[in-house]
Amino acid sequence: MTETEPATTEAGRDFIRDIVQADVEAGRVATVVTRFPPEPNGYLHIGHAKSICLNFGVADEYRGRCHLRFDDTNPTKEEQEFIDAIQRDVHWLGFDWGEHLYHASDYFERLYEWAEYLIREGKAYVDDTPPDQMRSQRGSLTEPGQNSPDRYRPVEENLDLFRRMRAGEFPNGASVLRAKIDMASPNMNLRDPVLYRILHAEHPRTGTAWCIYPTYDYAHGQSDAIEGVTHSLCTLEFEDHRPLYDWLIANLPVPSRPHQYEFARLNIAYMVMSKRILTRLVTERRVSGWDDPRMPTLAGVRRRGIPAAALRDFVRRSGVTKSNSVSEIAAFDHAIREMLNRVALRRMAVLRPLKLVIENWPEGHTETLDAINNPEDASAGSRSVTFGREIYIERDDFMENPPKKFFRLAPGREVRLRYGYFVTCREAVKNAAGEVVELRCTYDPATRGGNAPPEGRKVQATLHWVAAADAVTAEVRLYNHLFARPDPGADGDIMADLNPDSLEVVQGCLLEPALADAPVGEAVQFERLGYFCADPDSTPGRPVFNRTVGLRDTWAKVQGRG
RNA sequence: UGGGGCGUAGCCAAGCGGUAAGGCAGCGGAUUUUGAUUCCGCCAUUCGGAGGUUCGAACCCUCCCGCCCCAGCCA
Repeated sequence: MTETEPATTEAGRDFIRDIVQADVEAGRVATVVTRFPPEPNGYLHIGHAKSICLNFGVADEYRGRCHLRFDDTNPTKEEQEFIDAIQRDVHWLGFDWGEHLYHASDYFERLYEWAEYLIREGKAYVDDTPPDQMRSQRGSLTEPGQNSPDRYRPVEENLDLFRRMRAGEFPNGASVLRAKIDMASPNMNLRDPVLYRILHAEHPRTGTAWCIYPTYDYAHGQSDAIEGVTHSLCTLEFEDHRPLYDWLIANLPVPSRPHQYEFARLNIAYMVMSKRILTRLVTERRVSGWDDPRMPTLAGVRRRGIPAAALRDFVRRSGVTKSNSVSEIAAFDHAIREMLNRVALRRMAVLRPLKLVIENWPEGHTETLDAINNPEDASAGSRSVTFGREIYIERDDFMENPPKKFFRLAPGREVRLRYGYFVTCREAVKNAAGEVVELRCTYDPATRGGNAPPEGRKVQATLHWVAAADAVTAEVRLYNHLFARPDPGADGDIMADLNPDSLEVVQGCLLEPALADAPVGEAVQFERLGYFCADPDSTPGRPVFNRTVGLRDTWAKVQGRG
């Protein structure tokens, strides 16, 4: 499918854009520069899509640029696999950083020099207080902290110690470099925050060149300044860090003055978006991988057949504010259906086949009929489908004793086989167990193509179907979004509270031949069944399809009411 | 009970002193060879609450209430 509009035309207005606009109009910034700064410790998920759309979107709209920067300051959690996956996923979402791919680790040397600068300025010191003691010295939310004895260490000694930290003379945890700010600050982040810690770990990019690593707080703002970032957009939980961000920028000889602005994260009701839990799902093999179609990861969403444009549209409609909010899954599903309805080709498929034999159809005879590819898009054209004596319809589309509001096939009732003929059910054949295994029907030759006969006879339902003559057998996987129960169990184990029915595998589905080699990941509509896409697990002659999203189902609603 | 934020319909969200946009959901109805789509209509006398200022307040002031974040050598 093609995306009809570039990402840049999909923006709305929000307070971030108002700030940027004002800065541009007042001449405070010449070129708008933003950055998307993921830590490569997992795959990107729907929540990240908001930050990506915001950062790249704002940069595009103001003809500036957006950098992709890996915030790789903690080698104990980061992996090359994630670095590669993140780039793939940002591209898939429709954004491009051009030449501007950076890593916080690119700046380790400069950050180190600036740390020495702070020491020489008397604004940072090496502290070898044990972690638990440092914690108690930090005070509490209501009590001020205590100065560490090391706070008064002379500059030369700090410099010597810091250099020896870098040289690898000390084990993990032996000491840290702290900013000398204010242990009595009501803002915990200003109580002499840690700038560097000792981590004897191999870094995906710098290998073993370093054994001390900057913390997020120390690395982030300075990386922004190095890259000339003008608007550093992050989530609400960093609001408290802004004074520290500003303190470092003000006290270091950095080349530019970036500003941090915060917005609320994107949440979807009951959707599991915690990186910790997603990581567990993968490592404990509760899902097939980071790209399992149930996962809220961009890789999972993509494999599910959800178009990037639909995700972008959902994010745009959700808005950008500072208030914590939780969107409903229905809003996401709506954006997906709206997009797919416009572009997805229609195909016929039967998930749970029920044989239908047309008794007055000549034995061995078949006909080729014309079926429209997409009623929403005439340019999609049409295709040929085969019609014959033996047809398969959806088992759910027949009821021996239909309730009041059931419009589909029943004994003695006439329905339309879409693009085929009107058929009337004459008899339901049962097996020994009393199950309906075959329907004996008759057709009306005057209804070819599914058109009403000359006298204008109406039918209550139109069914999808597949001809026995050329049906392709397939496996169809019905995925649901993975979500957590609204009422978590008392044991507090989130894993036990995930919906267990998020995947149902249906074997023996029948598809029209045009679906035999459908492109992987591109959603098509199986008429009333919803949108589906071929999975990478497909093999020649044995397609595997994932359900992307179902259609709105008013019949299910009627049934729900009894 | 220290500090930082946020409260507009079931959900998301405009609004920035002149009398409550829009989307999702829901509910009616029309069209329909997908019970889909599309279309049309309905859906906040009121903006967390109470006072105050003003001719006029969701917007300004005061107090109160509720929710979120912060005590990692995570980000």
